[in-house]
Amino acid sequence: MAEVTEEAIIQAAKDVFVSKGYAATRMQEIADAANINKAMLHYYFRSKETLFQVITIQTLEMMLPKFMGALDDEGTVMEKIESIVSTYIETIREHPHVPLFIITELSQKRENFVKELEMRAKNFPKLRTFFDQMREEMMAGKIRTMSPMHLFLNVISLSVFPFIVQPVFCTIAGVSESRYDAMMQERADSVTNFIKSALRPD
Amino acid sequence: MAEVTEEAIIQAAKDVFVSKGYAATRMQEIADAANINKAMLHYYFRSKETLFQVITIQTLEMMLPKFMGALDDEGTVMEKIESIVSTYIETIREHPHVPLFIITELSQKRENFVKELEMRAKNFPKLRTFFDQMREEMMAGKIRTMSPMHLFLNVISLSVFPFIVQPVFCTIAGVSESRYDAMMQERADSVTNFIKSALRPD
DNA sequence: ATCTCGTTCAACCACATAGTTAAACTAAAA
DNA sequence: TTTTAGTTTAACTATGTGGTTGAACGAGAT
Repeated sequence: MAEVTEEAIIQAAKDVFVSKGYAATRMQEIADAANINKAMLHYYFRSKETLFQVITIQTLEMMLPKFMGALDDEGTVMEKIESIVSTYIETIREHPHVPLFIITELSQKRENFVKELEMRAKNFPKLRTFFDQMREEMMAGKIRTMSPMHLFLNVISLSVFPFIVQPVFCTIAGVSESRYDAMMQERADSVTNFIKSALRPD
Repeated sequence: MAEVTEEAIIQAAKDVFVSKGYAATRMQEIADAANINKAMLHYYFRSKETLFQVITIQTLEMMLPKFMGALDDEGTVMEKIESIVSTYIETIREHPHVPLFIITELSQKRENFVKELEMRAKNFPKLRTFFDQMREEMMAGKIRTMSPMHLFLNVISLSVFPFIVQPVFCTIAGVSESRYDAMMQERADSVTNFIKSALRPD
């Protein structure tokens, strides 16, 4: 029964922490979601902090390799961008709450969280290489010239932000969630084409 | 002394609520920031909820007109986009925590917050008009053809997301905050050019 | 059968936090 | 000067929440 219980706790904790953030999460709510007694949480994980840390690590271990791995692919700048866009959008569609979770906890500067993220991101060496490759292709006239940093930020913004802003967008623009979901299915293609078009040399 | 105190409370509450969110905010912290006794908060504003509501309303009243007003401007699609991009980026640079605040509180579905936002966004009629204008210019071959909804989402994503993701980006990519700020100064131009280029007909 | 040890639970504790109160203070009106 | 109404405070209460405890349970070993 032990591993089953532990797994139930972790799953429940992940759901609650990731969708509500550390501060708004109540241990009782996790216990309820896992169908166990609140004392069990403290038996398996000593405190809210340690449980949060476990969820933090698991979440980062699950997402970061996908996010950072997309840069490793061989190919032209545009091929790499295509790979980034589709990887990010696919991954986030499977775990739609994670980006906002990461951003929020990092903005709050939660000590543990910052540490765990820094440890796993050790200055992101592939990014430099990618920027160099961009500059090469720009010099060679294969793609339009622009700041590599802005270009990278554009790729990420176009891929990630729509998932974060969904509730705001649906509320303000009066779009139903299912309609929005449908849009997100076309999103990867739409973004790729948009960037391709933006990078055409004139 | 009364109005001064009230104003000090509101200012302090805005700082704390907007940067930490409802759940992570302590009344004591607001009191400290306003240099007053905690009981004063309850004298001027009956409860945490009502104080939060006041801050919510003031924040929305300050931001929404700018955000929605940018769509009213006369001109071509590309001129309107330029106006949206520069307005959004300027406004957010002045209040960098507000977008994440709005997104977080709305994702938490805080009853009051959702209500106040819905009330002020009553289906955003200018958006339809803007979409129609896009379709016209696309048919006329003035700009590349694409989904108006995706295009609008692109404009917003490129303008807003960089401010939200700053802490993550600086941590992962090892960029200093001042370097990032410098980037944000060029951001409006960079985004406008990027979109212009993407919308060139082929 | 009973002993043992990991697991589970209800009841409990300690403390943080939202909210209250009654008294003291202040300044302006009578 | 006294009164009055608004303002401010320290001390208090009530409740929520993270965390603890000791007893009970159950399955596998002796």
